[in-house]
Amino acid sequence: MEPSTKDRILSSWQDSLHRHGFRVTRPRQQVMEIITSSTTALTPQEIYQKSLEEEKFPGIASIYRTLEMLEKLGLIQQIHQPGGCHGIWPTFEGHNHYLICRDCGQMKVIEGNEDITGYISRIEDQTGYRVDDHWLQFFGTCSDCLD
Amino acid sequence: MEPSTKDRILSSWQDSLHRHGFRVTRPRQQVMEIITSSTTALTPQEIYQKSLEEEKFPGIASIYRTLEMLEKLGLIQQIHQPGGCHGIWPTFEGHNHYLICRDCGQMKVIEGNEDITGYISRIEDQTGYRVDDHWLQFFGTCSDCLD
DNA sequence: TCCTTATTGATAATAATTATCATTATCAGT
DNA sequence: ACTGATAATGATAATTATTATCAATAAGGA
Repeated sequence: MEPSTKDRILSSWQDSLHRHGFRVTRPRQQVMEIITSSTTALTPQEIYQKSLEEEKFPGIASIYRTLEMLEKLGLIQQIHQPGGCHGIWPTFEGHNHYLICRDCGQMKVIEGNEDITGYISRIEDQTGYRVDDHWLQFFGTCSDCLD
Repeated sequence: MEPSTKDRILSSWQDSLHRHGFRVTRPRQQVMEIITSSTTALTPQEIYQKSLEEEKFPGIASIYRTLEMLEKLGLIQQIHQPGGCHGIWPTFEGHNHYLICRDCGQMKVIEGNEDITGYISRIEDQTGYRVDDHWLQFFGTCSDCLD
């Protein structure tokens, strides 16, 4: 049976932990499982709440420690959302743009290969800034919530 | 003498408070003054710290209350920043994009009249989402920090 | 299986935000 | 300008979120 996208991510994350000398512990696995299973960006507290549904769950401190580690490894990032603050979301290759449903929070990642270099050049000329990165997020309603 | 941009903003903010039945008090004036004078997006705590430099300063609770009011009136918004969370920034007419210096935090507002509607249409077709808003922020180095 | 030590859980400490309530000050109506 | 109704404040308690501490535990190489 083909490994699912989620399984491939989880497996690559475990490899990354090993490569960097981090142990793959039960609490860490639980946090990674929750993050990669979610269709919405979750806050640390939301991740903790979800973990409570399991038989054995991590302490809140381990949630924060795991998130800190995953972020340092570049495996997750904070996505900023309207009317609140950031939720955790996996990092993918290349530059990405994000699409968020206002109703259900469902997130979609879009490969950010759209050409806005012309726009960036004009901004640099106008302002004297040197631009090296950008965030582009779209908000709207997903097909499920449109019904 | 011509009123400065800042004075015009402050005056329109005071009008807005009056129109909505809010009183223009000293603590509120101090908070509005600090926000409109800043070249960087400030957190509530940073605004409080700046207010402490004045002879008479607001209690921390009034800072939060004022920010809540200004946000409800649509006069300010939260700008999300890399490696931290949001800072407060005035809202301007129309759709805007933001340019933030990583070094000094200096912000520039760009009229977001650049045409990305084609991009949005393609995203809607690909994903089935209906997109009604977007955030676009650029990060880089301002001309002062480039020297 | 054993041993080293990274990691955990429990909890204390810190920081940020919100709620409470008696006192103060804005401003509409004289 | 004065006055009164009450919105707003300041002080602080309560709540919530995050970080630090440290003895006990468990991952994973030998």
